[in-house]
Amino acid sequence: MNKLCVITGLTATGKSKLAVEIAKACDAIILSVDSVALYQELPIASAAPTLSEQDQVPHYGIGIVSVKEGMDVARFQSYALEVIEKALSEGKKVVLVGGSGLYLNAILYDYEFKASTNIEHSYDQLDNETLYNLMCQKDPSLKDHIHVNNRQRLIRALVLMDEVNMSKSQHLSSQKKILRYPTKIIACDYKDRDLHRQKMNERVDQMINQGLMHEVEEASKLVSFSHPAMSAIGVRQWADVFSGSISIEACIALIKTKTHQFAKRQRTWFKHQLPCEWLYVDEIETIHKKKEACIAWMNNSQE
RNA sequence: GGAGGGGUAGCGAAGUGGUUAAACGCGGCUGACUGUAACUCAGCUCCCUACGGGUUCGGGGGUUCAAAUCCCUCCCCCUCCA
Repeated sequence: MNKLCVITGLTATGKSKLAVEIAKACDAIILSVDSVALYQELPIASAAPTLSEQDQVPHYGIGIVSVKEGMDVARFQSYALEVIEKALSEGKKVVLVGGSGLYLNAILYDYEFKASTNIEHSYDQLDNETLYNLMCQKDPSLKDHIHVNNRQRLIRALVLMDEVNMSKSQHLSSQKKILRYPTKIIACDYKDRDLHRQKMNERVDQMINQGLMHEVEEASKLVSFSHPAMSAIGVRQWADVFSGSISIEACIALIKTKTHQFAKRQRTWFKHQLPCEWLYVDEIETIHKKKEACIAWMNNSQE
């Protein structure tokens, strides 16, 4: 039975803990799908599972690369699929945990990333207007899809089309967008948003106490703050502290705000991008019910 | 007690007689998202029975066809001198 169970949802909703409980109950391994926890140097910033949690169940996807190396969806996708295939072939079950939306989609669905040709391009030289027109010219259907101001996506779309030598819509149409495995997806959120906000704030304070500043300082010795891996929340914000332009207090407040905003983006993603069953973790009774239902589903070899 | 400066939407901050329901930034809300994704980007944000209407710029009063903008008065805050 190639069934997968996914525990996803907003940040600071207790995903890891829930995943460990479920995994233990059905002899599964855990695959973390977290675009920051995968960095060796950022366990605090990413609120990676504790060692004791990792002792209870075999974990994958955590601390698998250095910030120096960097990571991207395509690479993580192939890593993840390998882990899943191996586990399933050994008769293990797999519980995926994490809140990185795009990474999850790439694993769950048949997203296909062509080998990057790393071709040279001079798009960096062009202004947004020009990039946008160029993109529309190559693929008119992208007109309302990528906004002129979204320079990052504009360039990526253009580079992609150069690489695969076809329009982006042609490239996407080859994918069926169906789940690779039978999957139960649970998304965690709080019904009471104020309470959730409070939880997020508490967790940031906790990270500070655990030595977040030192962790980031060490990481920044390896790569600059402009490096992709350093754009994580709780990391990038320290750049201004180290350069002396903002206080530590201001930085902490900023990290909290960024965390709230991230949670909002996650909610939007899971609401529209994945077929999730929502679990409101402040409704205690339902947590148990959902957990049991999930375990039962995983352990049922029928279906 | 004396001399100045100031009170503008959730916050910061423009505006100093009409084109102002009030720039801009932040926050908040909603949304997009296929190789940076904890990224990047978009829309909305005084109230309502909302292609129209109602109330705003510390309080009250006044001048004016017309005021956040001018005058009077009261309240509060800050700086300096006593």
